[in-house]
Amino acid sequence: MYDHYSFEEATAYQIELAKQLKFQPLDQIKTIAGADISFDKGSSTMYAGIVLLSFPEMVVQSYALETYETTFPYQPGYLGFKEVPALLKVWDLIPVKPDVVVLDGNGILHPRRMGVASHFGILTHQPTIGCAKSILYGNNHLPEKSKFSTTEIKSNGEILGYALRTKDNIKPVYISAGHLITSEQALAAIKKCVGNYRIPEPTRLIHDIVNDFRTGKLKAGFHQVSAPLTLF
DNA sequence: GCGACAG
DNA sequence: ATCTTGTCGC
Repeated sequence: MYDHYSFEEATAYQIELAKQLKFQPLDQIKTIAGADISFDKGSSTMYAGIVLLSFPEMVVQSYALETYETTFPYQPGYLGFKEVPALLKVWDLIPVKPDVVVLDGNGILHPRRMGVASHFGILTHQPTIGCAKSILYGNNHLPEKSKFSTTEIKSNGEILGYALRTKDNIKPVYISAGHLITSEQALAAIKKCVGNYRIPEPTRLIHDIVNDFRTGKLKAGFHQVSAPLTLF
């Protein structure tokens, strides 16, 4: 879908999409989702997935898996062009959409406020949050070493996101609003998603799931989870 | 101009 | 992102 875009066109497209961003309070979260992609190095086949969890219990309720072909290369600042098309295909498989989706990457913590989470949010008209494992943009001021310490990540004085320490003495994750949620709510919601790992549950779980999908242990389609998931 | 640079 | 063993630390 974006395979023929040049980076120049992609940049112009991001600037247009960014004009549609909205940051309004999300009144109540009952279900939250994690979205991610997996693929073999050098392959054009993307293994995409979205997992739905109850909030704040963090119990897996269902997940959807689908493959997608793309030749768009990874380029810092343009991750959405590589991953969003595949995620849209999986999104269509979900019968009842979650209240908010957490993506592996940034939201507005991006040079043009159009990280993968914002990109996906605009195209689906869904509340989204970006949760990245490393910094892409903004001043990287590290928080204190203790769990739940945070620092604001700014660019030209504007707060675009936060560095959040999810475990003592472990490097932080970077949280930012994607679309239809406030930065403060995005951070608060992610804090409630933190389990016993550095990566918050939504993205941690879907990362494992799409990996099992890629290696053939799971199949494409929408899957309801009745009994507690013991696969991990 | 140089370096940095989500997944 | 993915490929990979051991190893240091809580």
